[in-house]
Amino acid sequence: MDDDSKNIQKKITPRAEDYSKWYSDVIDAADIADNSAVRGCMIIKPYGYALWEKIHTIFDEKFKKLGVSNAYFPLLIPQSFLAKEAKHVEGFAKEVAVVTHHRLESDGKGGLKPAGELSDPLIIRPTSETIIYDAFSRWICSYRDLPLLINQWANVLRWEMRTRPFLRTTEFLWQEGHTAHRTSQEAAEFASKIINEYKDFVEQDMALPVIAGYKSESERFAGADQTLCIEAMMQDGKALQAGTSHMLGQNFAKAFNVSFTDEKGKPNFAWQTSWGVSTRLIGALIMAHSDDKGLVLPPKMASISAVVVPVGQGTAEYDNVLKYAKEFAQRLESETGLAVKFDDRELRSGEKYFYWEKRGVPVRIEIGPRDLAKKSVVYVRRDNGQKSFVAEADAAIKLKELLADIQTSLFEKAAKFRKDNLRPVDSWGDFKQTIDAKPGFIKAHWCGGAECEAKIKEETMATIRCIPFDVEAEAGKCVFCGKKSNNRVIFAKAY
RNA sequence: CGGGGCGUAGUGCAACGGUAGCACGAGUCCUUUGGGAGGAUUUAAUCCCGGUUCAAAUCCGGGCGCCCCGACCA
Repeated sequence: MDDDSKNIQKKITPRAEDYSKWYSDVIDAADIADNSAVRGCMIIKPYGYALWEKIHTIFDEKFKKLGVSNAYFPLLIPQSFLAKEAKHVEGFAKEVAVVTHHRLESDGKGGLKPAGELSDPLIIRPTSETIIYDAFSRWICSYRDLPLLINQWANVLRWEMRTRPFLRTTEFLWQEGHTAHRTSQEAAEFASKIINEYKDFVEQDMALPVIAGYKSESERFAGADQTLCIEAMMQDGKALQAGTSHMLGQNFAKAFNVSFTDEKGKPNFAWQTSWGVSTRLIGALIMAHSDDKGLVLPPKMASISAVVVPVGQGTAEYDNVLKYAKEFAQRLESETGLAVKFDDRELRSGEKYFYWEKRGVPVRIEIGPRDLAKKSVVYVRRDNGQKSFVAEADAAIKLKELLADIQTSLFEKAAKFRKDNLRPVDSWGDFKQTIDAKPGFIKAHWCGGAECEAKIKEETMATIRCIPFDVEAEAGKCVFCGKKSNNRVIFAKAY
């Protein structure tokens, strides 16, 4: 009984059959997030927020290179704005929070009641197309004002029926980009540039392979002509949409009168795009790489690259070890330009190992009396636990090499997992059996019909995640109805 | 919004309608210290309102909250 309770509290073992429990265990263990008092909202703790800051920094740089400027628009949007684009309102109406009053007064029973009813209710942005394009309509007059490339970092709020930490919280942080262009082609090219940046980030920095492609019509953003997306496979085989870029056509331009005069003096509606990634990426990161011990951070995402743990407490030399380890950490930090943490807390060294493993720090550096004598230190990899002895003189080079290697191996491990769980299927019987029995994605032919798509979803819970950009032309028959199909698409159960 | 489950120290669990207990944590002291250490000692709890009863953590009604599973979704 003692052992059991010990295990329950200390172990954070993933259980494939109970993924969300495992997920929250990892989050708690790593001290990343917490529930808030508000339903479905989440408090992101400092260690978790550092991951968001990383994402923020990397994307700011990418966007800058594309000529995108940051700006900020109001949290509150007039309700009437939402109604202007028919499909958009249909998509978001059922999940917007509405502000109807502007003050509180006593209800005479010791409580408060809303007062000061607004004549025009405001909604809390679920996304900002409407209020941004209202501004665009005033900012854009001539073809010389185009392209207009804007991004905003913001919180948005969607009253979803069901929430999951990081993957779907009521309030979440994201960046939303909004652009206006002269031609359809230019807008389409921009939308695909963005999805490539997203893919690049998730694969290069988060070490997670994704499939980039088009959404089917039913999975498109409300109000878009085309949605491009990247889809990642989590460790339980489920799909997670990690980023989207929408080709909005002239739908919003017409609704909000985003128009310009062209070179010949003729009026035209602008062609627009919108695109975003959110704190969901942190969820993807946690779910993609974590193991029985907790988080595993790819080096490029880690706010602490390495942690120096002094060992040998209680020995005569420990004071020297502390002094040496501290200097070592400082020197390593300045030589590599990486964040190297020195952990001199009064805890047993074993406890510190577990502490930093839970938090996913890529490399642990152990320094004790024996190392002091040998002028070397011990590097321990978080991803596979491998230990290596490193001479003091090589410390900086070896750390950089090790981090690069961890980054690559994490990607390769995830890529192998995805490859092993991406299955071609050619008959409806196989499809149903495979989706039930085996985790992962299915590559199957699809006729392009919304009816087949809907019925497949109804019977199996699987949806079309995307029609990959790099799909090979291949004559085949729709896995559901048997009609002609020219290529395979990706099906999966999704978060 | 439908279906299911659960509310007891900070956390995880126990207690037939009859003295609320265990483990972990936290505090203090001693011994330890190259992978979550040991001993001593201290600390702290029945979600809210009502009912049944000599007696309620336990039974009943209502409320509130949380978790899981669906529908919806980044």
